[in-house]
Amino acid sequence: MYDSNKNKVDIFAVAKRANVSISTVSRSFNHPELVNPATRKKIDTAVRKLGYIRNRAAQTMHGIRSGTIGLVVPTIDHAIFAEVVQAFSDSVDAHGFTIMIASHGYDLEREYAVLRKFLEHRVDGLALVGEDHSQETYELIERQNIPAVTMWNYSETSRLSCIGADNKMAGTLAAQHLVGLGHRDIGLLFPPTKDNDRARDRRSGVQKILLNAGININPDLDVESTYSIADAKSAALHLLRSPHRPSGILCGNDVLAMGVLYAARSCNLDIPQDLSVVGIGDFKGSSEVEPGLTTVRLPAREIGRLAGNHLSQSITGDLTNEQRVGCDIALIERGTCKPHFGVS
Amino acid sequence: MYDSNKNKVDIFAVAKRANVSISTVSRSFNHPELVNPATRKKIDTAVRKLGYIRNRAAQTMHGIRSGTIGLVVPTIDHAIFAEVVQAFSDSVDAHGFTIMIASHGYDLEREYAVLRKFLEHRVDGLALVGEDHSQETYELIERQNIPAVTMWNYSETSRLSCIGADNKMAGTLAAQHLVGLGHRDIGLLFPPTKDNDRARDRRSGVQKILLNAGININPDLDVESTYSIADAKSAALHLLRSPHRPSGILCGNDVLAMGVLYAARSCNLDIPQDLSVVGIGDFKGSSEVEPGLTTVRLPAREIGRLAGNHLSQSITGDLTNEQRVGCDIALIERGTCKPHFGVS
DNA sequence: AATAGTAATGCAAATGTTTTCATAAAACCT
DNA sequence: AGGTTTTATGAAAACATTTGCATTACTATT
Repeated sequence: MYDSNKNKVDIFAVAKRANVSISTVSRSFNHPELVNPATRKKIDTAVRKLGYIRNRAAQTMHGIRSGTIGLVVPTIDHAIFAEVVQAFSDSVDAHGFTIMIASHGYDLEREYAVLRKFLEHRVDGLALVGEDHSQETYELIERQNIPAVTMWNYSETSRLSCIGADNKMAGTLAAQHLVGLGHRDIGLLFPPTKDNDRARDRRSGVQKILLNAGININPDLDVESTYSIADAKSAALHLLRSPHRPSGILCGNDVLAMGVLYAARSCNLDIPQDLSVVGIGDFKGSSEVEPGLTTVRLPAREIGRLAGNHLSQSITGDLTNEQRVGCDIALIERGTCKPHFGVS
Repeated sequence: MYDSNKNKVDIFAVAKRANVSISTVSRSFNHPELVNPATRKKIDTAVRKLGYIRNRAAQTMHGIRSGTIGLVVPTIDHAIFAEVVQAFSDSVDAHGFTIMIASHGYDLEREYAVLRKFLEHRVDGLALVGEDHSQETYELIERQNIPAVTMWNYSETSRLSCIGADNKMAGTLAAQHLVGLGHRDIGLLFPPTKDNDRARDRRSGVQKILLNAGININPDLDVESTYSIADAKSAALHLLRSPHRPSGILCGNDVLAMGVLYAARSCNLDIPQDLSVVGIGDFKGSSEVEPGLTTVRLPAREIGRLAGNHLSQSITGDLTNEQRVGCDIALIERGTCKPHFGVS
């Protein structure tokens, strides 16, 4: 039915059908003002009839931008990143870019490999998460002359442009809140901090505050869990069944905190009566859970959006110098904490 | 420091530095067995020194595959899709493909536009969600000769290869369970069904069962909500405060069900004592929430993985004919339902 | 009516690869 | 030692575009 004719439909086919040269066809796409409206119409008709679709690979070979952006995240299916990815995607979409995405599962070797693949495709820009990357990765990126941003973490000394929040401060705020309420028996539920600067920074913020307050962390109450709610729940169960149950738990992020909430529920502990919980992140659902989760809000959508804009504009040349953008964070008090004046 | 020399580093640069012709360089990448090991070594060294990265755009122009796959989903940041996307990504990654991703926000016009963009990039394959697509979209896809799969929904009459679950059956199972437990005052919480065949099918499965059981749905108890937990909670609140509160609620998916759980909690209703709830999906967290959510399990990861494999193999030619794969679904009884023998 | 200027179009080179074909050098055979 | 096969390499065409330059055909200006 379609005039695909089983033959390749390239710019020649269009030119032939419209009775013009390929130059004219090309021009009518790229500089329509230079071609006669009547001719343009003929070309349009031919394009439609043939179902012609321009070949970006051929364009890219002329130094024309590929129109793609490479995005690498640790994982896609964690609440943590899905939101950033969505916002980032919406933002670069609006600038006409197409995203290439990949996840590395917290393996920095894979991250390097993925970045190389992106570069083979001649992406116009690169976005990664956090500051923990291999030396090779940094060198690879710096050697290309395309813009790159990191998302999620803000640091004054970042090696690349960064758009994110101060994760150490997030940890600080969370800990300050709990300590300020009088808690001294505090449990910690954090993810592995290897190759994860965000988690490491949060933890260090927490530790600073606890140290200052003269609280030392009981190793039994310092447990680790991956960013999975199932894992977090079982780790929390361990914590709650400990002979010396803490009065409050600080969590590396909201998913972990949800695990604690569910674990408490299954132990018939009332929150916040029997246990206070603080998360970090303020993910979707954190305000809806009952009681609402007290957490430190990190503006995921804003970070994704700003990063997307920054990168797009760096590519199109509307923005030349790199940047470090720190997004505001704040403790959101909801219902999972209460003052504690028990024995110390 | 690097010998980038400010000049473009292409295959010529490598050839020059290694004192061979570009043919040899190209060959040493594509058919290493045809070039002298010593020469290969020289080339390798040159490549490393120059930081050369092959240009896939140029390769693509020779009819060589671009090595990319286009993936369009309604949204990325819903639990519903994040899991499928992750599994799909892992699966095609293993075959060496790179993913181009975009979301259309349930706007089928945007979907079409996105697909066109993908085709300009000469993706080797296409993956979409569900069967609701514009006529234009179907025609566009069929006109190209690249494989395409749809994920999430299974249907015997799908126009493209599909890998998914029978969503109508999912609705049926959910409704059967609740009806089987004796519930007759049943509330429905579903997303808008326009341009969303999955939701429509589930709903139709539910309706069939209710009709058969002689239960007609009170319009007041039939509410709509987007796939957002906040929305779902407030819609559920409306339902629970209705003068004639239902004894059970059937939800279009687990996110919605979570909203109901939280809403019930905030109304001090005990689940399952005062209210039974059934979800669809069995997302992450559904088994951890307290009480565990009774739901119909749809194997998201399996669907993503199978779809990725199917598409990769269709591209590489290891699989020629299209397929329709239906994944098993099953009702998972957990803690949110109890028998109901109240007045009818 | 001749000239200058402008609008519209085509020709051909260029882009970074891969691959076919040709050639040179080396190894093998008698 | 001459011919034959094998191994290794290079030259050039091909891929689908864009664009600088050249050409043609108008339109406006004197």
